[in-house]
Amino acid sequence: MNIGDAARASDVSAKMIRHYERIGLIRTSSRTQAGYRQYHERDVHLLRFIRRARDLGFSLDQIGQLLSLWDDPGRASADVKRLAEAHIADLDTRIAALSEMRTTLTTLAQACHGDHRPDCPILQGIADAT
Amino acid sequence: MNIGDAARASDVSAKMIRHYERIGLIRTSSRTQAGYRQYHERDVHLLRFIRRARDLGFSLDQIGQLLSLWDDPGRASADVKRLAEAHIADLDTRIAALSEMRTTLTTLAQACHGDHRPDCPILQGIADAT
DNA sequence: ACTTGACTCTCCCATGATGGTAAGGTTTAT
DNA sequence: ATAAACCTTACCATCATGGGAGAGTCAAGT
Repeated sequence: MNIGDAARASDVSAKMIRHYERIGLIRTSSRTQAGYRQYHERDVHLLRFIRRARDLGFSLDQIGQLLSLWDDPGRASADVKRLAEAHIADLDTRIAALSEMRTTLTTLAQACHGDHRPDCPILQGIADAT
Repeated sequence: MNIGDAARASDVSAKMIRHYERIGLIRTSSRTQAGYRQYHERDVHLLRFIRRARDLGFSLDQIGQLLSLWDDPGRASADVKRLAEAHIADLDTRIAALSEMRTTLTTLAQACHGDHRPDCPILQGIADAT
């Protein structure tokens, strides 16, 4: 399987597959004589894992750790759970930050009449925020 | 006022002030004979505006638009409101994406006993996600 | 006057994840 | 044989920010 097929099958772009290889997230694949990377079902499986972990917001660094655990038959599920919970906490932090922005901005926007007149509590609010 | 003072007063790093100047977000400041940038109260005011808009999650590009409106005495508040509401919609999208990740991951983590045993629904769930 | 420390200047590099493009080689199908 | 579709590497861009090097400047204390 060439990289394009692996990309289509895993929903990871060829560009990213090469990138993951270069940063050491995945092993270097075998090559044809012409230098084409060759992939197999298990590689696609791995790439799909990566893709889904990305969809869950894990960083490539965290995914690296997940992959070591995935590969390790003697892993403790507690280790995986710890990673996941740390990531949930991180998501919570980010959600809270965005929500706070949203709240503040919504309050400002509600106070703005939004017509042709120039006076606008949004700009005032940004300028004068405590 | 030198850049360091302006940075402290506005809570925008000197590094960023130079950057904002270079990308055209703020005007080039006057310089001393030695080439030191000189700032005044109104510059600090502007930088604080930028800082707060950043805190609300506006991109520098959006901030550029906000600044034009800020500077324009004949602006229509509707234009500002439109920008703000577009940004709120963007925040909503991002919050929803993160929340969905959080939900999925929490479900997986709850199913993981998190002990010394290797079997772990989190890794399974990532690998087998629909 | 001279040193010292704190400041400033520009320039280059790095982040994280991804995409684009260019210039060239390969494979496959017509 | 030729064209289409693919692959390769290498470089550049994004976005906002920080780090560091190497050199110049300024103010305060000796």
